[in-house]
Amino acid sequence: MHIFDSVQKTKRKFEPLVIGKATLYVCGPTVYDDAHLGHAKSALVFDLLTRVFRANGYEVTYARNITDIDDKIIKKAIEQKKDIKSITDFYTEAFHAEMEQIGVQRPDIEPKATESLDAMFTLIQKLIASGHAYKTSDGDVYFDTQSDHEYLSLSHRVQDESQRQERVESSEEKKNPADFALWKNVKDGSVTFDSPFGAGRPGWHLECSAMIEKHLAYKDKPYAIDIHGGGADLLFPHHENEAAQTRCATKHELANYWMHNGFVNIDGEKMSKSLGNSFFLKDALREYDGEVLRFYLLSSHYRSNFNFNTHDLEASKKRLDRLYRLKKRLFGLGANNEETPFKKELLTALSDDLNISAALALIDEMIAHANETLDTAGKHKALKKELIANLAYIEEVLGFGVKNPYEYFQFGVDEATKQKLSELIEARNEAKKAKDFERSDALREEILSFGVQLMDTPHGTFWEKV
RNA sequence: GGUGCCAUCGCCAAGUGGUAAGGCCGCAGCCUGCAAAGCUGCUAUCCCCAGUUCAAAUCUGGGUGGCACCUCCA
Repeated sequence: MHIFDSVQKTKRKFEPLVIGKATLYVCGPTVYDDAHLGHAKSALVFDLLTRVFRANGYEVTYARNITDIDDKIIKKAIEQKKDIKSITDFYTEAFHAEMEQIGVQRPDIEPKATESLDAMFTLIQKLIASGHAYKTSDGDVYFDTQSDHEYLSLSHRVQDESQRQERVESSEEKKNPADFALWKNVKDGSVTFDSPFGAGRPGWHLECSAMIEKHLAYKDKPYAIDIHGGGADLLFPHHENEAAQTRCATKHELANYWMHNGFVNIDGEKMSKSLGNSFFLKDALREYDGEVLRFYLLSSHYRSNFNFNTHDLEASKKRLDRLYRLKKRLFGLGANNEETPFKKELLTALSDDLNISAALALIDEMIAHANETLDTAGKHKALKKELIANLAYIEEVLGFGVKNPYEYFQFGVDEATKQKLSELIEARNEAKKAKDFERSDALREEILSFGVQLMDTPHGTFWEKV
């Protein structure tokens, strides 16, 4: 396995802290709103990563947090006159359901901020005790960035006070503008958590460091975990601050490797909460099969920026269709997991920093070769066994082709329409049998008006949603 | 202003020193009653300029053009 480390800015061979194991932590969603395509992309990328690690024989422990303490959640709760938990439960459930639709497997551990306060307190206390954090007269606790000589080593930034913008709510008592809150005292009585530092709320960066220590960290290694991942925007300040907290509170660095996925833009426009043009996953799922979205969002390299648009999505769907048509040809032929040259090549491609383009090219070539042989060869029992093994492997490692191929091609068609289609097809077949081609072509036109394409095969007439 | 990334066929997109993968679209053919699907064939010298090298899309320098982060954000 080779992965690109976004801190060292180079592709590195993966050397696990413990032989045969890989620990991965990814920053998950703040559950105050529906998941957008960026959340989907990030979840997809790290889902693929864990699958590839497992295919390489690693025992993976994958943790992705749920941020359920946050000012935006509280704001929404107040606006909607609901309690915090009903908001966070609702969006957590929605997130899980949507992730499942795009084939993202659940992480092994999914810690919540509300269930990790003890670990956060421990971390803050360690930081205060070691002189890396200080309290203000308001009761806030800040991390003292100047006390960490390695601060900014992650993002390679240079501190430039004259250009640095102040955050609106920063305290007058901060020693340094870059210092960030570990604990914020809350006096308005809205939503607070009791702590040894008074009632208030934890700073955002804190939870990841705390959760990693609590759930994942090796105690006796130079790094807490193997890999830390997240969206490209998190490198600074979020990950920089996490790294600083862990470095100063414990005797190890946070992660050996850092991976950041690129952004999703919509039709060339940056998607952002402040611009209000978020593209929600749930909206895309109404129009497209979840697996098509999975395929499309994964179809270019994870570090590139991704320009989401329906034109490319349609092209991507056609590519996935080819895989499903091969599945149709082999439908119902049982299982087989023998080793094949294709499987080896596919894993090699993906093990090189998730080279999805090379992997997809291999799949396309495999499909073309399979179709060609199935078209021409008389006996192909051994070939079919091999192809079934290949397809099963694509399902396992990439999560493509997991559905019933007939159902896949019927996405979005209701039962009444299906019934109507089957009647029309029967009528057309009778016309064909009577060599009344004028009528059969007219019926095909009528069928086409349902957005459905017919395919006559030796095994009967099938239809696909266009 | 600071830091960093990118620029490959009409579109999407691999390839980071050895002579341009793959998909979509298009054209031609095979197959088909006709189609669809499938298969076969055809389609780029890699933004510009200079340099290094036997050899560069790949390295260096300089341009030009995009973009990201520095502020909640995946």
